[in-house]
Amino acid sequence: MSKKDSHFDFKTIEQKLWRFWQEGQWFHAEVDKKKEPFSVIIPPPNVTSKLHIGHGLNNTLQDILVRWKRMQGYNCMWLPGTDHAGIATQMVVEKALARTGQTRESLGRENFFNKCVEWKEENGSLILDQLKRLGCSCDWKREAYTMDPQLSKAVRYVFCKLFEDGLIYRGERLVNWDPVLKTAVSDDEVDNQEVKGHLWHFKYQLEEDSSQFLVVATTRPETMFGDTAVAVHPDDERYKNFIGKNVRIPLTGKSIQVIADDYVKTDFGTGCLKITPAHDPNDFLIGKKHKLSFVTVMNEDGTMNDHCPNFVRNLDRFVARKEVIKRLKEQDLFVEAKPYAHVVPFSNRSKVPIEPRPSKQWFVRMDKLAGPAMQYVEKGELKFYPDVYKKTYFHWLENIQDWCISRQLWWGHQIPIWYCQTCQYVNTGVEDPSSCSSCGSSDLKQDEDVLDTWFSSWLWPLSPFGWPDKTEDLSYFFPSNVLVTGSDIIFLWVARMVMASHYFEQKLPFKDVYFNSMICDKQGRKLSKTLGNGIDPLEVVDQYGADAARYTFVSLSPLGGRIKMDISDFENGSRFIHKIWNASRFLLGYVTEETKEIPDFSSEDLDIPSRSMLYEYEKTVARINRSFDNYQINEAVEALFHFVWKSFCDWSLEVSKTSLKSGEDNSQNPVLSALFYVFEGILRFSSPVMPYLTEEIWHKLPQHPRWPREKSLVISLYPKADNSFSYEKDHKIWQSMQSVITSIRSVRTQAGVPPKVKLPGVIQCDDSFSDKIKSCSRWIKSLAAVDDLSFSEEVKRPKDSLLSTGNGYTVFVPVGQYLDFDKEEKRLSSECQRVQKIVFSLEKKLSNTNFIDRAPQEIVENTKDQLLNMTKQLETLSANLKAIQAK
RNA sequence: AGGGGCAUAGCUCAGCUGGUUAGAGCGCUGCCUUUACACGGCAGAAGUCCACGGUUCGAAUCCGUGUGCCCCUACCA
Repeated sequence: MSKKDSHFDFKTIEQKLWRFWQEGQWFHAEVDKKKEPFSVIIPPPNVTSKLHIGHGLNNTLQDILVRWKRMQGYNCMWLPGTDHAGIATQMVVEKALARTGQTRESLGRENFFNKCVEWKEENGSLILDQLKRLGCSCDWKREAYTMDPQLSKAVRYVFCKLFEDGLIYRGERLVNWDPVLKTAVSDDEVDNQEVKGHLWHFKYQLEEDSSQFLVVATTRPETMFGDTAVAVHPDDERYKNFIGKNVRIPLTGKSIQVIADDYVKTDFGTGCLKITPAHDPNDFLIGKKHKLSFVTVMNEDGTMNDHCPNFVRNLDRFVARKEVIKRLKEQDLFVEAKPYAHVVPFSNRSKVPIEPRPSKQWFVRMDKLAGPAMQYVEKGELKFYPDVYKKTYFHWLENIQDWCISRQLWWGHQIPIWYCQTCQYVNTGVEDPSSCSSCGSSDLKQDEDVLDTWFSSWLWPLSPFGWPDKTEDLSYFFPSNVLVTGSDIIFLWVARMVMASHYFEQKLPFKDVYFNSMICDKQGRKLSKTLGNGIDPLEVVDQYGADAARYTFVSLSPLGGRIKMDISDFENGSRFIHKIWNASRFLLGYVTEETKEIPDFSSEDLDIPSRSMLYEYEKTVARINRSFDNYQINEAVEALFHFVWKSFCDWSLEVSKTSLKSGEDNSQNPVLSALFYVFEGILRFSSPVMPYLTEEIWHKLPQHPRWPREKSLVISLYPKADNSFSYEKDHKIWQSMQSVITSIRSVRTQAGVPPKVKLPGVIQCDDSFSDKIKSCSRWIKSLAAVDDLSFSEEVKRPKDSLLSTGNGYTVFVPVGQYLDFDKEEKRLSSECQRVQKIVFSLEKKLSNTNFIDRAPQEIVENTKDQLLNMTKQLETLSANLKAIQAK
């Protein structure tokens, strides 16, 4: 064994083991009715995306759950795949085209679409390949894609079905219109920027009496030609008399009504709001509500159109604004202009302000779909982890709006609607129709728009299994067991999947939903490109290894919430990997290369520390499984860490040094057998979190009769707690001994005794305690550097000694030359104070008759015991303090 | 504005159905290169559990109120 081997060489091992796993095909699952399935569908990343830290966390969590279940014997299938990501992909391809001076318009729709297909074929698997580097045990043979023929078929089927069922309709809605590109852009392509403008106040005169008027406040005076009402709050005393009357639009004199709506804030502006339904999203809603007419006053390029008076017609909207203000001033209709900063939507492509514009869009009626989706959660059939997200889910579903599913893009599933050019009939079909089903004309024109990407995503739990066909895969793997995703897409995705699965299959798409945390930087800011605070997970894997990355992700991942992290946090993972690796080197040093098998241990051969270890091991196994069951993954990992490092390495391995003989074959020693048994258990329960490290070590271990042997650790039995080691009594004894050891060490350290110097120890305690100590003396001597242990019944301080009190004992260490009376006096007096405080509070508690009467008997007894114990300690401490002060 | 959440050691957080001498990791201090590991070991220091009220024999834990942060949704003419 050399120092060189103390580093786990993850780079070569990761490559080697990944190949090994692929060759073994252990991540692939076929329908097997004899085995219980456990299926997970990946939240499909965009084809355009590169693996970011959020993906890293999300997929590590899924992989851990899948690997854990796989080792429990489930037939696990984790379905990987990607999303065609309408806008993102279209933008990437357009950008690439721009470099060669082309545009999508110059290519034409069909060629552009093919360019997108090409781009996906070349680049679309990047992110999935990156997941492999993290060690994700997806069923890679089943990779799916939302634009695959079968999945596209599902999309069409769903559209047609919902259309036939009357749940899809066409309606008017405002889109984000880019007047430069003359196209609608999606919400994602809009940047909201704050602009310093003005709030313009001007008069709308009453039709019946021009001496009376309302003053409206607006940031966009040029849209006034599209006004179809002025709104005030119904309770606003100032304007009550105006409600129902008509006012005139300035400069044109067109008459519009004054309406009442509680949307209007009385304390903002003047309390009078001009309503321009065709140019403002809120006005649009008010317009719909009050059945106002919609007047579009601009052309597609943002110039004023024929609905406007001559003096602004064909002027650009911002030039028109100046002209309007000028004329208002001239006609004495202008009141004032207050400086006002407000948020304006800008197109992130052309960088000009968006002009809302009414247009025909397709919608899904959501009210009927929402009810059942809520019921599943209400009844507890669908569980959210953490539970709080129920509130968010309900809040959205209770206030659900219809879903606009059409997008003005070229990349995506084109809407399967064909308008008959002859009779105007609206045709639909899973297959492209060749003729109008109403008049038989072949002059059909397909709707230009494509479907929202989420319209294929909401079918993701179904479509990769061949749905709507009734396939074997579908009936076996659907519904999946758990969805792991971010809480930001609870509406966009989670709720909609529930709706689709219920509507089409009357089933839930998954049983549990686990919302993973959001990763932020140390200041709590979202990681983003613009802030430059991103962490590249692949860089982390390169630097620290996949296991360290995985361990760190989940150790920091509470249920929900946020994780504040930076790259240095991965050092923790790296250190833990290193620790386990070295523990394996230690253990393997006690057997020879030829040791293929290690004999079993029997209960009566086990010493107290071994029994305590087995007991704690089993408790840990129980805790890990319980935590995984509840998706408390960081708790499972914490339990694992604590047992491995603090119990196993710091105590069990240290203790074993007194029983094992270095440089020899110890395979017949039951202590070693128990250690190997537990260590293999550690590898097994750590395998889902750190698959590479554990697999690598596992192959080196001699076989233990208590563990069945498989070809790979990834398909080996996961430990379960079955009360094989009910050594609670021994464990309690050993805990007391650990406490004695710590007390001695503490005393020695405070006296400054060098670790190599052995000193005797005198322990004052009762007989039963001294029996325990005698049975453990060899370990106490070794771990606390004690050369001789003796016992005394009385509280008498051996010469030149320091003491420490504990539960049921006092240890004296004669430190001789190292004794420093001043230091010791200080230490004892502060100890006295500490214990005194506890004694006081316990006495106070017990002198309260209410406490004695009302608190449970057990608590009272406990408190009494505590008091007794602490009083004893206090006596010892103060007696010794006095003695030292007398000197 | 509406909805949700958080406030515990210098930092990140545990503390689940009230009873612990309030914990962990990182960081910090001291000692130690003892052949698994210095990416280590041992021993330490460090907390008016945000504030104020209430319920209770007993509150970090339950209930009000206030303060301060954060997230989501919608954005105000």
